[in-house]
Amino acid sequence: MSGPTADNDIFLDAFDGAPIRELAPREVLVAAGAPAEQVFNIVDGMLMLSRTGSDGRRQVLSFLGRDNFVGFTTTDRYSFTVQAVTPARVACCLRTAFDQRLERHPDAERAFRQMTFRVLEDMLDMIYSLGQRTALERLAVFLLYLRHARRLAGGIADDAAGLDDIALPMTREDIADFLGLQKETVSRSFGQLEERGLVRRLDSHRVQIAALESLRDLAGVVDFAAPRRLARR
Amino acid sequence: MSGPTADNDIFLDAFDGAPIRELAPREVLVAAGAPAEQVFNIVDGMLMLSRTGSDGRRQVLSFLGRDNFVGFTTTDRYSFTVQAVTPARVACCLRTAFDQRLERHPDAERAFRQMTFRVLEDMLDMIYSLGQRTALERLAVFLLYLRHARRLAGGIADDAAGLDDIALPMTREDIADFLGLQKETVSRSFGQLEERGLVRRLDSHRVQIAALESLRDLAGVVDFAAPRRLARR
DNA sequence: CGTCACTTTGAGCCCTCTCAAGGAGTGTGG
DNA sequence: CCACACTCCTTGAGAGGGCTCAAAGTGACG
Repeated sequence: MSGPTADNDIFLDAFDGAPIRELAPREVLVAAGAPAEQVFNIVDGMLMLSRTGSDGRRQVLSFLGRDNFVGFTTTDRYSFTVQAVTPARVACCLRTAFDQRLERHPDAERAFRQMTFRVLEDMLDMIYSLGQRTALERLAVFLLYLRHARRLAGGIADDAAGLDDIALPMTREDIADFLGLQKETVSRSFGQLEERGLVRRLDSHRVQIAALESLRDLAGVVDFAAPRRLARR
Repeated sequence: MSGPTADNDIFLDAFDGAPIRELAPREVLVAAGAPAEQVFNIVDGMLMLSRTGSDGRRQVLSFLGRDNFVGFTTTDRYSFTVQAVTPARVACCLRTAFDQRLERHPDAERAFRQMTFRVLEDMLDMIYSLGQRTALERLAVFLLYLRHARRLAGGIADDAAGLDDIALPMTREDIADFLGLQKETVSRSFGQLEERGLVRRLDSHRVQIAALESLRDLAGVVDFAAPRRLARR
């Protein structure tokens, strides 16, 4: 659970020479409830972090790509499940080894804290989405989020060709559980986005953004407007 | 945005002798978009952290009590609003001073990272709530969350007398915006909880938990069950 | 005692969910 | 190479939880 950034380099060498594990789609990397002994760095592919309730309801907490970290907890057991979405490779590192590394390198410690904070801020965005946005808006945000993620991963410019072709390696149900919707609603919302001319469905796992600005309008930028009610008296 | 813990002590002295600011209910401590120059420690009272979208929709991100920290960002401007719920007092510290403190004290740095991580984990719980739970369940979780917060703040035992009397200093709309509901739905859900005998409404800002275990059942403990679909082949 | 803000309750509607059927793509075996 | 099975996606119809609009109730304060 973490985000990729420029100063990742400080940790990346913690995974130098670390054993690489290969994962097939849907394969579980860490199971909720298992002892949290390792931390991981995604070398390639896409992983998915989720939490499942006792009645089977599942919330996908994030989709993670290259150079993201997973497996950190404050407790001694994982409280979430991590599994592969696409074929993936992850570097595995003992948690104790990683912790020691942070202790020895104050720079790394600080950079790691900063990274944790950025992830926290992403989670706040997600909370806003789940609490306030409609199905259509959530899907729009999701597409922009995938576009943004690819842009970051590739270090590409905002207007680079092909950037508006979005790959959706996960299933509709994965998307639904991420957005707090049902898979049918996700399907229908894709339909609506297409009807409105915002996207084109190339096939069920690829969409093309047809009207980026309109999609951004729909997603709605969270701005820094004043609170609705100011202090009185 | 942070949580109170035993090892807060490491930071608390960062606020020793710091100027104290008094806040009236609804008064704004930090406005979204303002330069992020200070960080705060809540000495007394309850604060509320929220984010408002361009169309006025507001998401309350958390309610914060004594010994919680607020005001941290990775950016140079606050991306959220913080305002008082009850009359409150906060200690104010320059962000640069706090950062320097962390740099000089590796122990503090580490403890702070741990704290950030715990907050992150709380946010993951919230994401599960907003994405998967019904209105009634969210309200049940909310009451248990308030009970838990008071228990932590007071260092009280789980069966201490009076612990089941929950104060609700915030408005119904604040609760609604926290839970991703409308204020009317919050009211009706309180009604349903009372009908079912789970709580008693003492007055509009106080409820008593009448059946703690049933309320916990309703809230539903997130367990570490296996994911719905395991890897095949 | 009137005003004002907040809460509660009611009625009707809409967005999303549920249940169900049909379609599309993929892999397997005949 | 085709038929079949299987999974996933789409679409439809109907139901329901939560939302919107509206009005009455409650408590605080001047």
